[in-house]
Amino acid sequence: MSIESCAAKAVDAERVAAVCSRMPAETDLVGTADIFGLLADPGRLRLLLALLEGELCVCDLAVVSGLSESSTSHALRLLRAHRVVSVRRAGRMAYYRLADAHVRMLLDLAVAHTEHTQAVHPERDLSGS
Amino acid sequence: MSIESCAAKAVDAERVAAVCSRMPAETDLVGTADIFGLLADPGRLRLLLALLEGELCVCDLAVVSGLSESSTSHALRLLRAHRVVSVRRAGRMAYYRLADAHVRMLLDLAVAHTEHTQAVHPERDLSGS
DNA sequence: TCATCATATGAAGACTTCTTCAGATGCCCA
DNA sequence: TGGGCATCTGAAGAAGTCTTCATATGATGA
Repeated sequence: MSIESCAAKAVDAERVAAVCSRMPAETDLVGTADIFGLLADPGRLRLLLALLEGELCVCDLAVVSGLSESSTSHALRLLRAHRVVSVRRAGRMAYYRLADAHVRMLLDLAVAHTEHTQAVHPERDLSGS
Repeated sequence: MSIESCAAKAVDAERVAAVCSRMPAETDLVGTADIFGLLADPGRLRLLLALLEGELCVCDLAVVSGLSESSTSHALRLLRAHRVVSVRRAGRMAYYRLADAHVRMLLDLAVAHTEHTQAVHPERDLSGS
């Protein structure tokens, strides 16, 4: 959407125009949303967190993440397709590692925050304690 | 999953135990994945990016994000439920703003990276390398 | 008061996503 | 060469998500 048409029927036309002008291009936006989507599944998130410290083979990743080996493989395939992880094959084993510095940063940030967000947001829990 | 059972049938038992011991609790993990999930939709992402610079009313958010007003309202409802945004009501208008410093950081990081990741990630496809 | 406006909500349908099952591939070693 | 193992893959069903339409709420001003 162009800046002009953005501003057309806005309540605060000036701010709307400013915000529109800073809005990333559609392609970038969708790409970024995709990356967040990859991190939005607890299983995949566990896989990626496990890889923060170095490479692991598929069966170890399955154990660590609590996923079946098939699920693990599917998840890794998806992550590989998005170049978030890369593989090193050694015989019949496949060793995966994080391949995206961007994602690593997001993971680090997320971990740092889960560590002391607990005290700040104690209420997110559903089951009344 | 306990550290012991993690290590039980692992290929690299030591690393697996180490990784398991650092894995965040289920609750935190799911919470984090949820937050990433909120950022995983291009529409919601646009809404949140728009709010980076300050509050906006629903109709302006709809214009900026390219969503219908109904979609916008649904999305804001979801974000509100997760305490990612907060509302200020003035007459029949509702002004939303970012309410979560954690999410703001993730958004900043994402924006910073979309700005110059384009050249690094030309395209992605499904063929594993 | 009544019509209108900004926003909110519920329900329904189209579309994804995740997991599992069954089976395929390719490596290793006896 | 053949059996066993680690990994990969496709198909299918269940579950979830997003958008839209229709309608509701509550504020505003004629």
